[in-house]
Amino acid sequence: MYDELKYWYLRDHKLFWTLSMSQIKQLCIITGFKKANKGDIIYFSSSDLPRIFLLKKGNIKIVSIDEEGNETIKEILQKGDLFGELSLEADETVNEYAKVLTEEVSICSFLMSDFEDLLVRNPTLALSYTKFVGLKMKRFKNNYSNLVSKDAKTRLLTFLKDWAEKEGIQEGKKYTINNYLTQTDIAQIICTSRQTATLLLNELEEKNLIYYNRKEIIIDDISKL
Amino acid sequence: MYDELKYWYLRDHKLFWTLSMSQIKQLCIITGFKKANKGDIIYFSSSDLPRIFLLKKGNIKIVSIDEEGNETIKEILQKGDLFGELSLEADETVNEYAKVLTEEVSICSFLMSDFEDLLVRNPTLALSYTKFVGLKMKRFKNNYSNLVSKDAKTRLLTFLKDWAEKEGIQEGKKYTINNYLTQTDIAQIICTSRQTATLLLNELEEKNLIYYNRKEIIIDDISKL
DNA sequence: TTCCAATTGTAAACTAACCGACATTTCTGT
DNA sequence: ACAGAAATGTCGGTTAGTTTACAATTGGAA
Repeated sequence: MYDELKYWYLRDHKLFWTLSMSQIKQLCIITGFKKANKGDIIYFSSSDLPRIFLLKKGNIKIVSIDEEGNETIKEILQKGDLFGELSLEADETVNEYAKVLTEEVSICSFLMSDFEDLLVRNPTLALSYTKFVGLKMKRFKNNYSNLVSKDAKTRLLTFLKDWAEKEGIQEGKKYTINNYLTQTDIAQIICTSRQTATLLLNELEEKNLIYYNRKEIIIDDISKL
Repeated sequence: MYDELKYWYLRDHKLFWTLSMSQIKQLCIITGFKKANKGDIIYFSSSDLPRIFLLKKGNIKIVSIDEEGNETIKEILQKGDLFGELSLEADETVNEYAKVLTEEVSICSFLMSDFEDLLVRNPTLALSYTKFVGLKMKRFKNNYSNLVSKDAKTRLLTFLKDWAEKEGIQEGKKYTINNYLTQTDIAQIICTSRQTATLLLNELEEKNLIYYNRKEIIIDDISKL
């Protein structure tokens, strides 16, 4: 791949705006790049050398498995999101991987150690990155609170609203979401069983609050959710 | 307070080991310091100027309240822990406060903006701090997974083991924990009702796995938990 | 020492959500 | 076009945990 292309892949991420071209090139020299298709699995916690990944196109889910084989969806990522060992500490104990949800995704990556060098040389970037990690933590805290104090129905509504606002195409109060998730995925995200998720989605559809199919979800009036 | 004392308050925290004396003094100039007693509440999300706090002595719990008045215990902190707007972004939406659990606590604090300046000038510190925030995030992720896939009993056992290893006095396989939590606190930490927590604790006591009272918790053999 | 408030103990009714089981629909690859 | 797989729909039985309600105990302040 041409260096110029690599450069732009990082350059258009907010986090890297403060960097000069030469600094980005420094990171780019060792940048990896790959394309993957729906269903592909990308392991990163146990990869040879720890890396930071940047999702350039498409959507993936981050899944973790514990000792007993329980799968939890940790995050759904969109274009522009970073993933991998974001805490900058290689950790063998976490068993996480990414699974591709959309037809075509492109991902670039760089070595954690190189990224660390860059951070040490660019305090402003380091600060931005810290804020970025902090924001991610806040989202987790928020999820946690929801899980503790809200029932499955509320969690589904919250999820749908967030999803619509993040990725949906808006026309007034109407939102159209490109639905790349199965009901099993949605169930795992809101931490309930597949059956309960199906039930709740159908309930919302009966009340004409949403229109659901495998390709898209339409929310007629988001304020009524 | 004498500058020298202020200096040592920060100096003995791991995070600040890389700093020179003059750098710490720079932060110390604007350092606040306070003592508080059991039951006191320390607000920080809505404080005039955003601050980072350092718990020097004692234990506190970080509690958040949502719109409906649901209380969630986010964290229990011990000596040496940082709290406040750790993500370095003032956020009006979160409604968190700290409540003092032990008899006497001492807390020092510094302005977020000053800390930010220090981070920009000390890339190595910035990197350490990022890793620190990352570690905190990992703990939250882990809590979240436990809540999703483990039942109340398992969560209680996990909590007790963690607590013992973190703060208990060890004698072989036996651990003695100074118990500054009520059963209501423990219930909120493991996300269950007070009644369920009581039931489970008594069950553990009946099986002679733990000895529980208001002052201390003794675990005879941690490997049997 | 006494009283009050906080904490702990206990039990029964209730419920949200899980789980297993199976039918139906839709998609995908050959 | 067809077969098999994946996803969705639906239904009770089961259960972990909540909720309500009240009693008993403990600790601290006056």
